[in-house]
Amino acid sequence: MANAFEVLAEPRRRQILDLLRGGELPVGELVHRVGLTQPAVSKHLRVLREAGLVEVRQDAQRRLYRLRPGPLAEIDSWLAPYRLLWEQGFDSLAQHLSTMPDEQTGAEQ
Amino acid sequence: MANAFEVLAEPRRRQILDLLRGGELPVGELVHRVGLTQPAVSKHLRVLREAGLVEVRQDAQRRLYRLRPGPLAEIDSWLAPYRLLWEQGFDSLAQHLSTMPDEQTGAEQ
DNA sequence: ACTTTATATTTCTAATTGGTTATATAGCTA
DNA sequence: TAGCTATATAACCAATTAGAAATATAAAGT
Repeated sequence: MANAFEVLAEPRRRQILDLLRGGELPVGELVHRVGLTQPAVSKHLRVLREAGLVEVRQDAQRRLYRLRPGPLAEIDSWLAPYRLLWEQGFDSLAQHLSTMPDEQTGAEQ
Repeated sequence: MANAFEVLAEPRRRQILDLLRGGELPVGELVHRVGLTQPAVSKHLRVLREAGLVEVRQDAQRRLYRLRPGPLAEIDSWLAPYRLLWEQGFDSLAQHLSTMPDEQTGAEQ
């Protein structure tokens, strides 16, 4: 339903993913670390789950959430052509230089 | 006001940036290509401008918009630690293998 | 069975947002 | 100056959303 871009627009969801980079965590622990109410965290987890960014595993009453970085590749690949630009120091001013004869390829800033 | 993540959550704004990768364009041209009304496009352009993702230049009555990829670096750097994960074929199942002795480093899928 | 623990879901609300229509602004042209 | 062109802004609306509080579910412990 939601793609990775929309999901990551929410800072708390990025925070949750960051926390899960360290390994799987139960909901309660996430609640404690992000400082939201439990329902709020569960809601974010559902969004993350539906986007395929996390996975759950049950352990008694607890649910252990685990990171699934796969869908982030979509963002990465959208970003790819832009990465070239800023890596070359390409930004605003530099852009119209590309249409010039070509003497020095030196980056401006 | 808005960071790059929030700005990119909107597909039309990503589309506008994609169009500007080909060089600067006047608003009218963007309106034509994205198929929204002019005010809608101007609104998106304002958001992009305020996020530092585009820049305007005036040419008579027209405003030429130009890409400024710089702020996308924020996203790229947030993404960096995750990129390692999926590039290694790391996803869900593979994650708990990291805590194992270490024999074969072969990717699963 | 009852209680506690852990989590999900429901309901509600306030705020935000993408879009439209209408209007303003400003440069150009006749 | 009047009118046209290009764009921005304002006013408004419907839909979405993050969060809180309340409730449901379910597994464990007693």
